[in-house]
Amino acid sequence: MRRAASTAWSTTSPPSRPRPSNGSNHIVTVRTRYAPSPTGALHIGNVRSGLFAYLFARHNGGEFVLRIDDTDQERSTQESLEEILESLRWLGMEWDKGPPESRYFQSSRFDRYREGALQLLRDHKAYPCYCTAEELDAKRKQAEREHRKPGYDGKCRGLPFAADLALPDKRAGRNYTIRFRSPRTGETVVADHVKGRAVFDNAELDDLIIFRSDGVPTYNFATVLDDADFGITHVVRGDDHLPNTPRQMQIFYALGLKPPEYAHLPLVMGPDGQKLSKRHGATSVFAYREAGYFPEALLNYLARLGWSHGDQEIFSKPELIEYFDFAACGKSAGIFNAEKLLWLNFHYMKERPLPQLAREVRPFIERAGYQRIPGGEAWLEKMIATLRERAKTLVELVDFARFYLSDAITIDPKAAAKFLKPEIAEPLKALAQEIESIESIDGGFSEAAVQAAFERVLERFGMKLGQLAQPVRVALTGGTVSPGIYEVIAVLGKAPTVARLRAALERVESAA
RNA sequence: GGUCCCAUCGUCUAGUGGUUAGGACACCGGCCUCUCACGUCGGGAACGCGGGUUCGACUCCCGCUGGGAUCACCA
Repeated sequence: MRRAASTAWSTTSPPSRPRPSNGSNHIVTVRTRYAPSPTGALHIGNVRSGLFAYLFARHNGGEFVLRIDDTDQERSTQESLEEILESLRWLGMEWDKGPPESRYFQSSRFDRYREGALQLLRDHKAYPCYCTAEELDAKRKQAEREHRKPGYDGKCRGLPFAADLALPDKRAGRNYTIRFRSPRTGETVVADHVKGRAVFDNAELDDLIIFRSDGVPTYNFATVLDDADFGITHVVRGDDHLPNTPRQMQIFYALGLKPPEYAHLPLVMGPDGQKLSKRHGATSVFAYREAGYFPEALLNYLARLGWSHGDQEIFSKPELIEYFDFAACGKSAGIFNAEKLLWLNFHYMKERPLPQLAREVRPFIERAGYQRIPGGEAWLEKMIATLRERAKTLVELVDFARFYLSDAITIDPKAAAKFLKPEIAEPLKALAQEIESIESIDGGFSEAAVQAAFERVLERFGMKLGQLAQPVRVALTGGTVSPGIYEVIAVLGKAPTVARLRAALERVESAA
């Protein structure tokens, strides 16, 4: 049994001990991590794996660490890092350990990776490889042509090397890579929390590069050292990493360390059944935030994609934490369903306390180009109340609010042709008068008062509500679709209502 | 192609040997109604195929088929 001697831990920088979170010194038995690389936006397929890691940690009262995998200096950017951090904060996936603390950036841990590589070299569990990238590439292509497996052929594996071999560093003229000497025989078993048992034949594992010729460690190596040093107990990630797992486990063994437990989650696919990516359209967390989605909806949707708790569809974050369990995770990939996310968003739209919704909608109003909001906080809430059941996103809500937010409404010609006909002139005129005579407080009045005004006009002209409501709707909103007409008028207020009614009247009369 | 993973309505899923196979999104229809929505009621819609095991398989086993992931000096 390849068990790590417990003393092996002492040769590494010891994992930070769990902070006494509430004064008690309970031992953290679960510590998960999410390790995005700052090479682009935070992708929703990717963040879902992070969410599951987060939920598992929280469910077990453990810790969630955020690590930034930025060994790829060329592709990593500050903007991406900030977007990732902001996205996680927005989603409410707060981390216990991580940025801004520098040790959670791989780029700050190069000394540690060097030390690890040197250890492996010393133990002859790694060796220098002098093959060039071009040479390797050619061999790979050749192998593919001949239908052989494209892995490294082990050319440099048997070469002797100095016990105190220096690590590669192109600038210092040491142009070679360090390869891990992977065992040739036996098998590596991944006892996965969601996939179950996956067995890999070690003969399939080739010797992977752990240090590049420029002296930068590669992902598979850095991640092992990090997971070990930070005391990660459960590696929760997408199942695209499953093929890497036996390699990483072998590195743990070679280092004299015990691998963590693993949970590989199925990936999120696009509608075409392929791994979700940029070409499927909006896939970043930011894109959804900007499109007017709520973090609760995204979180709920992502959690429910590949995980379930009976027939329940709506989950608050505390519920997610309480119920989360790997056993309830599905094993097969799920297709991202934008419609269902929309439905969830709609659900949270309806549930939201009005004051909160009002606060959240303001930036969207501003972004839509409106200079000012016609009323105060109470007015805004009233307006939102009439629209929230008709909009699925904040962007949509603002879009519907057009006729509330600006007096410059444009009347749809088709609607006008159908409803603003000469015979409606008199009723419209009467209604304008009725509305004008309603007692108002600060220009506002009640729906009931509006209804009474309508009823008087209806009776006088012997009309049905529908015959009057549609023309009025066109006059006030410019179209045939809107919230209830009494509501619209109550929100709009006296002056704008009368003004629009008169404007429509003019239009009718000039057309006649 | 090698290796690994996966397989219930179009989609997300419940199901853990005996169910009229349940729910949700979407879709269709009724009701409500000043329009549109909301709401509500109802409807169509699934166990990939073939072998076993068993008194009995959606459920267990094997094979096939199909889908996916991965095979970098990316992560």
